[in-house]
Amino acid sequence: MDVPLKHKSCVSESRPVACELCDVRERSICADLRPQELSHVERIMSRKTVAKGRAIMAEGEPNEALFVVVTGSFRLTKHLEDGRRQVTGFLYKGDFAGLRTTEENPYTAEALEPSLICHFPHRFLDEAARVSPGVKDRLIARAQTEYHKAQDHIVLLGKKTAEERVHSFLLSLADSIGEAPHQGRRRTRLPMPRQDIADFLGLRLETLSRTLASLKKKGRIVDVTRNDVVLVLDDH
Amino acid sequence: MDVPLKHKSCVSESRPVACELCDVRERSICADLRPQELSHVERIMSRKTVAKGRAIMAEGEPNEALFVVVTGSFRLTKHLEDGRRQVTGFLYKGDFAGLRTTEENPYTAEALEPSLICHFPHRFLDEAARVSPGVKDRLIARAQTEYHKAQDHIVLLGKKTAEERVHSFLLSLADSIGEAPHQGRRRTRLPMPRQDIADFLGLRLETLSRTLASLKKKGRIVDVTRNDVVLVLDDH
DNA sequence: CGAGTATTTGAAGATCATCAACTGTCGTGG
DNA sequence: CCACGACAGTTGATGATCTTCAAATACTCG
Repeated sequence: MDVPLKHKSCVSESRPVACELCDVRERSICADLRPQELSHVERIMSRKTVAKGRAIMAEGEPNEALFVVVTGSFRLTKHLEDGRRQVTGFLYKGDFAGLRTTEENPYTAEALEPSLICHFPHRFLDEAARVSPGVKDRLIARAQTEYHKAQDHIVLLGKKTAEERVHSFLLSLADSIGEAPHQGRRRTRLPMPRQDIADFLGLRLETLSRTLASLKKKGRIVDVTRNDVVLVLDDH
Repeated sequence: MDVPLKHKSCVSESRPVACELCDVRERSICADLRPQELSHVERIMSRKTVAKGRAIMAEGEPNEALFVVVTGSFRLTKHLEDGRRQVTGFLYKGDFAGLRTTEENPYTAEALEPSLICHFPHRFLDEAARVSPGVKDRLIARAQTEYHKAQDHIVLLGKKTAEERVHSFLLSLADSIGEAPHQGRRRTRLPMPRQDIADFLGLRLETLSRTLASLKKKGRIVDVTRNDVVLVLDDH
């Protein structure tokens, strides 16, 4: 039902890339670069494939680069001392992580599926910013967007019921990676396992499962399988 | 329950200020400005007093300036369509809000007490950034800090129990505005009412009250009154 | 001092968590 | 090709935490 992949390891596959042709460029930090700037960026960045499960940033470790998701998806996690895990967010194509921090990454980023990223070492990024001042504004704007998404999630966790959380999550997932709406319905892939969704929504696995079943019974979900879901878009 | 938000002016009191003497400068965006840059900043910014309860930014409205808290404190709130309110954070001295956004503020910022802010119109800030490139880096760094704080709060809301939430909150409040630790204890002002704390921690007012009582009984709090609390610092 | 608001406390109930068993799915190897 | 094992997900029964509704008490300000 979906693409099986025989991926090799987390081998970096740096090869000439045409940013001009990149389909996440307008959604990313490269969006406002002019042609000659773009060619400069092409020289400093590299593309890498990331195997499912591999971490490109680990909580507590220093990070030396910013990366942009080209294809695939990632989960961001933080841990409490006793091991409890919270998924703080997901990254889909066009999203990024790894803006320069003090010393240590405050969270971990792991691939949910074989993915492709653009990799910008910070020291080169500084240089790029000198050439194209717009880059920093872009970074500020994107950092703000991430912050606002985090605030929305705070509202979800602080005020919404289990059913509202699950429904909100599915809708926003559909906005990120869903197919185009079709006859009041929308199919979306679920790149992450149930446990990750539960840990993101502050629910237990079992509660998530029951809530999905309940949403289906109520007709807000047409069907949900391990890897995808069809939502009913109520327009009111 | 609708609070009249029709207050536009917050009694601005623009007067000559000596940034040199500002006691939040090293914690704020002005930190890395050199003397001549500082004098430039002094010309573009203004200080304002803000009365208790007054909003300096309102959810859904455009914002035209960045502000830095000099004294006092603010609460940040977001609302769901049905009126449920989530407090997404608090601002204390040295914190800021109002980084340029797309069009509308995603949240509201209201003074918890009579406060003093520095006010930087965005158009002037752009100018300042041209003169002092470090300003943008500073903004990026601070935006990251806010994002990381938001992520910590997501962990709190997603994984912690009521007691852990309250205790974590009190400790971090103490770090922001508490007195110096003294004999394993630390007194902290509580500038916000119980309802704001509850709305921040994703708890009901009554649960917060009961949890505070429970923490006192367990000896982690020496005493708590309406306006302040004395914490026991356990150094396990 | 007294009205209005903030906070605390009590009792009952709902939501979500926990523990446990069961079902479905996928990949591997006989 | 089918069987098996491991893992992912679902479902059920019970219970704890937190919420809800209600009322009392404490505090603040005119």
